[in-house]
Amino acid sequence: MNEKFLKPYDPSATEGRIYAAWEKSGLFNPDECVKQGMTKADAPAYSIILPPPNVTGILHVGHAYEDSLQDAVIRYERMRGKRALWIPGTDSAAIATQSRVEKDIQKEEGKSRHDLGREELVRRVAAFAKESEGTILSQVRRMGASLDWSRYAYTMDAARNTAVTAAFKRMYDAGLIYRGNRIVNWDPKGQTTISDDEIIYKEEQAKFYYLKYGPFTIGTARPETKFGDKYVVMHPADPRYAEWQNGQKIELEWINGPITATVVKDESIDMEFGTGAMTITPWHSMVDFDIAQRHELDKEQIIDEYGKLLPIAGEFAGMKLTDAREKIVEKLRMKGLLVKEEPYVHNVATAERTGGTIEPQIKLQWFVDVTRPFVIAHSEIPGIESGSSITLKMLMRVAVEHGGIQMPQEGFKKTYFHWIDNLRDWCISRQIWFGHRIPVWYGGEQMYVGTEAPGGEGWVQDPDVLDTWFSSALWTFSTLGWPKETSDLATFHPTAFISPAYEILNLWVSRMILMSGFHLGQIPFKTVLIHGLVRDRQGRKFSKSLNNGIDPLDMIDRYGADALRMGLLVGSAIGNDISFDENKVRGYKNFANKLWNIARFTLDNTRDTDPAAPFVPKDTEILVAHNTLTRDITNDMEEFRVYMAAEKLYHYTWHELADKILEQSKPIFSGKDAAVRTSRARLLITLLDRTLRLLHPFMPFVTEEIWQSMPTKDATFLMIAKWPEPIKSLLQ
RNA sequence: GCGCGGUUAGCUCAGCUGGUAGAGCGCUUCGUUUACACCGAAGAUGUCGCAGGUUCGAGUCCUGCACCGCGCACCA
Repeated sequence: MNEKFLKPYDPSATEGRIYAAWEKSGLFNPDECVKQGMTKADAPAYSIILPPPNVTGILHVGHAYEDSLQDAVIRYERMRGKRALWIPGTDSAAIATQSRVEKDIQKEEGKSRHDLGREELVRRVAAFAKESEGTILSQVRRMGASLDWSRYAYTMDAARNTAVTAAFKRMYDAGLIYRGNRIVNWDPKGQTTISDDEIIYKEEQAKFYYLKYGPFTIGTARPETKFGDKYVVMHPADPRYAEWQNGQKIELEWINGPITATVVKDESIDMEFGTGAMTITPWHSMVDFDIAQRHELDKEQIIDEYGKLLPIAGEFAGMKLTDAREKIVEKLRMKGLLVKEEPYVHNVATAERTGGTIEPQIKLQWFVDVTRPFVIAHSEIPGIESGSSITLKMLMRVAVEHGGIQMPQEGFKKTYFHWIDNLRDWCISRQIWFGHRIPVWYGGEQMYVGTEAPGGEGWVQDPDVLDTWFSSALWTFSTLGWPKETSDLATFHPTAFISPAYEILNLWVSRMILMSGFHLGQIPFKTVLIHGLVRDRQGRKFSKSLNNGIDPLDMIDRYGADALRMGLLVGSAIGNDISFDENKVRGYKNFANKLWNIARFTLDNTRDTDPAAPFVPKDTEILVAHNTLTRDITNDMEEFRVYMAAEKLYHYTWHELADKILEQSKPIFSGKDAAVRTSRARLLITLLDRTLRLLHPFMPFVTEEIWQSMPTKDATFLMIAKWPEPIKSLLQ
């Protein structure tokens, strides 16, 4: 027996060495498995993508959970003999990365991005990204993730840029990307547009003001935006305002003097709220913008891009909004226009990344049109015929509705549909510099959309870059070589499943469905398994402010990656929040050592085992029970009940194999009956062999390390050994 | 306001298609015997949120309610 078994299992002395050996073997790559004869060339393909972590980020416990789950499944499928591919990658996370670097430069050099200029800033951001790329990748490796590194992709690399520009051009040509003046979420702090999903609403105590507006009393929470309000809107069925006609003009005294206002009747007004009458500020409010569009009203800008008042505000021009409010209210009071004020709680929209307060603005932006019909030339999506006319919105709905994409959790399916149904056009342009630049060039009155700059003089490229989710949305196929028609693409798309946190369902998952549907006529993945947030044992989110952060690497250092993986998987039913408890991880470290000692005992007592020794009835019974376990585990894995499989294996290994079978073996081995002894020796080695295989997807390191000492070893690595089939001769 | 999820042992959670309640940690007592003290044996602890209903039988299905969490909408 190898002397290493005389000491307790030491993950830190083992894991790095094992991972390096796996990586060196090239067997994470299914093509290599085929080449080495471990996998049949015509075996079914099974692929998943690693949700690309932020290139400048570090591994957090949510990643650790997803990595554990996906690695367990891909290792299982690989052992089942499939051509199993797990594609690694990282995300440039444009806004987050650029603002991080900008902040550093500001702090260290006192310079803004404008001092550096576009080219220099982009160079520095890219350099920073490249530099920190290795950190996250080494952390993913430490989890034991069996990713095919030869297919590594980065959302900003050349191949992905080709995919992004091709996607943009195709959608533009199909009329699904357009440029227009629309109201967008403007972040004055970040100086960019953001999407609805990047907004965080914060509750705020404020005041609600009732103002005299000619013959009306209007309610507002934002008197500082009211300078240009020249339309007063009410519900057409409101009896209080029955005497007023749509389009009627009235003269009234307003903040900075007399104005002419127009009465507008619109059904979107809530008669119950405030006085049932309001004035509108179309340039700075989504709802008001919609009303203005419907009635073709004038729109006027009040607030500039830095959150300051424009000259229309008269004496208040140039003031910041936050400073202006009280002063304006004071003036209204002086003029007798303030009827009353009351306390009020409302939600303020803030930018997720910068924390800046969102001020909606009308801007010339690029959009993906989700409601415009197009003809889908080729479709493999259930419920969508090739050649039929459809909108992107319908496509996203049908792909899930007709079961093309399985979302086993009904609750999330409803949330998804609800979101789809309320979807607006997707604003894809961002006013930052780091990202995929919009592939559009302007030359005087002309506009050119293409994958490369047009020939000739005088063309200027659009300064904006694309929303980072635009490139992420292509991920399932851009990583496989699209737009080229590669064999990878034909073999490995659609992918098998994705397991995102529910917060990313709309942001990413739905957009992958959109892009894959439009560009390939395929679904991006067959199943969506949504998981919850990882919480601490008090049920709190992990966050910096609570200082309850768990560093997965710290857990690995102390307990080993196998223990961390088990701690995250066991008890985490799909879809529920995941509770993280360090005690659990410690328990599974002990389990790894238990397995280690099972191996020690078994190897020590089975040195001269006759591999053909007949089994006595008692041992046959034990093998039958193990068959049942194997079937259970296999079924659980097929149904994505990874947490069940892991727990059952734990229970069997410790409380059956170790506590009962090994204990009962002690008197047998010291007994006189040779037939019983040889049967038992063969039994133990058989059980250990099969149990190691079953446990490998969950605890790859310790099982692999033991495997290397197994007399039954029939593959260079347990990683590519065969998943056990029930022993047929034992089945009744 | 609409919707989703949760409520099971002291703590954190499992319990798939309904059949006499489970795991880990913690707790109590005992134990160094061919592996493991990162261990073993034995044990205690639950009207499965509340109230009804369906059923021979419900933690599991249905209805209502309560509390907790989350999402969406409103936010003039």
